[in-house]
Amino acid sequence: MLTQSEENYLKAVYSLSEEFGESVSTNLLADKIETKPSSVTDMIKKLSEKDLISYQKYQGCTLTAEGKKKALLIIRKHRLWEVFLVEKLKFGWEEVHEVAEQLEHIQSVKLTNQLDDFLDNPKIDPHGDPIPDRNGVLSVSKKSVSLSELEIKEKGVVVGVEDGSLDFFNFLNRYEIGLGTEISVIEKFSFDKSILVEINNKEVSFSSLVSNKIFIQIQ
Amino acid sequence: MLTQSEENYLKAVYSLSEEFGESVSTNLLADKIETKPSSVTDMIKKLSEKDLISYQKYQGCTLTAEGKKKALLIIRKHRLWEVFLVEKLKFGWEEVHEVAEQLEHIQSVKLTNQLDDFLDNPKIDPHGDPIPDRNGVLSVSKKSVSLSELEIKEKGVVVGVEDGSLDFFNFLNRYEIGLGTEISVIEKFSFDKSILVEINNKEVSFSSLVSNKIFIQIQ
DNA sequence: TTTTATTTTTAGATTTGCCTAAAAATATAT
DNA sequence: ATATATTTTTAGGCAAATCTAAAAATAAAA
Repeated sequence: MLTQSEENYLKAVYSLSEEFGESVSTNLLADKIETKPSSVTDMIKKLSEKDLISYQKYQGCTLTAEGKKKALLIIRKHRLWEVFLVEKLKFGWEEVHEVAEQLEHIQSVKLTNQLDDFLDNPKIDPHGDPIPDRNGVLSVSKKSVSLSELEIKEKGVVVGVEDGSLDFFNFLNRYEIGLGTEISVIEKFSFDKSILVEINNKEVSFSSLVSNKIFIQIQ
Repeated sequence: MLTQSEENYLKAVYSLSEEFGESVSTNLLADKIETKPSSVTDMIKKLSEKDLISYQKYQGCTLTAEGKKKALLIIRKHRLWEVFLVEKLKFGWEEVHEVAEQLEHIQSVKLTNQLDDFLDNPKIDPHGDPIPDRNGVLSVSKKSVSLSELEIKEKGVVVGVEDGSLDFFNFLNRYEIGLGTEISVIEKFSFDKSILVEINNKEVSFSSLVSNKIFIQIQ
């Protein structure tokens, strides 16, 4: 069993090597974890003893397959809890991170998987980040963005929506929008933040209320 | 801010002094926490420094008002999470304790109170124990038991039900059972675990399925 | 009321995760 | 290529929470 601190290191190595490529330097990790480089060296040694990280002195570190899986299962918990907080407990998406940082360390496979089911197996979290499955596998690998963040002429496919209400569901149905629907941006109006898009060969204008809730993966 | 360990000590002192009266001995605590008496002495000193426990050498310890409130707020979280696990995530009531032991340490007042609302402000947990309010106050102070645990001729009032389904709600309505309804036990049949009771001057027989879900406080 | 047993505390060690300060390795600049 | 700067590691320490073993206080028994 891993300590919270060990789990945080695995998560940090994972996200830094996603962002900057394979090998993660000691200083970069120290920054991320908000600790001193010497502490990082200590922990890296410990995790490499446990075969979760591979490491050679002065050369930075990488996750092993085992370490990567562990990291992804923690990230899975983090993101599922974020969905729970936003969808069920009415938190704002910008205030969930801190609480999810705590909840991600709860140890119970059953809890995580039941929560997943309870939330209807969401594929992305409230920030548009994909949620790994129960084996720690990311099927959708790229981060998605809300429709409102797309620029003119960009296009992509719908990978999720934020709101779970019946009203919103009906709204989406009316325009025949579902997972996989292609959307391209024709125009953006700054005066009211509305956006003109093409969907299924039709031009439609959406308010920012709507465009903030539709998640897109750019192609 | 308290560490998890400190929180566990407060909780233990609270429940032991409920069970055995005011002053809690070092050995008793050591047993409860599953640690050595010497470790308990150390921690008691620390908590008494923080004015959460009052303590004189060799004389056992008690919670201060502040310590008691802290303990009750932890117990509140524990019991709310138990309700969540049983009602929403379909855990059995006998398997929730371990997970709730972890969840009770999550620090976020907003989380706790939103969870409380999300669960419709339950008054008892799946074991029949009362849930303290957001100020750490127990309005119902006694533990309740399921109807099936009452003996012949015992009587009490309904303080809660376990199942949240509409079906069960309708069933209760049919017999005019609600919070505060008086029930007295006339007969118990061991061959099918059914129970014959008097409610509103009528005799009714319930299966064990039902009697396990109705919580009673004996008078 | 002594003696014996039990409980509780103290003293000193250990582990985990962090720290500072100095040394060693690597990278950058003149 | 040598000097300088940066990064990383080592060495030694500290606080939290635990432990064992021994001492001190309290309780029970002869």
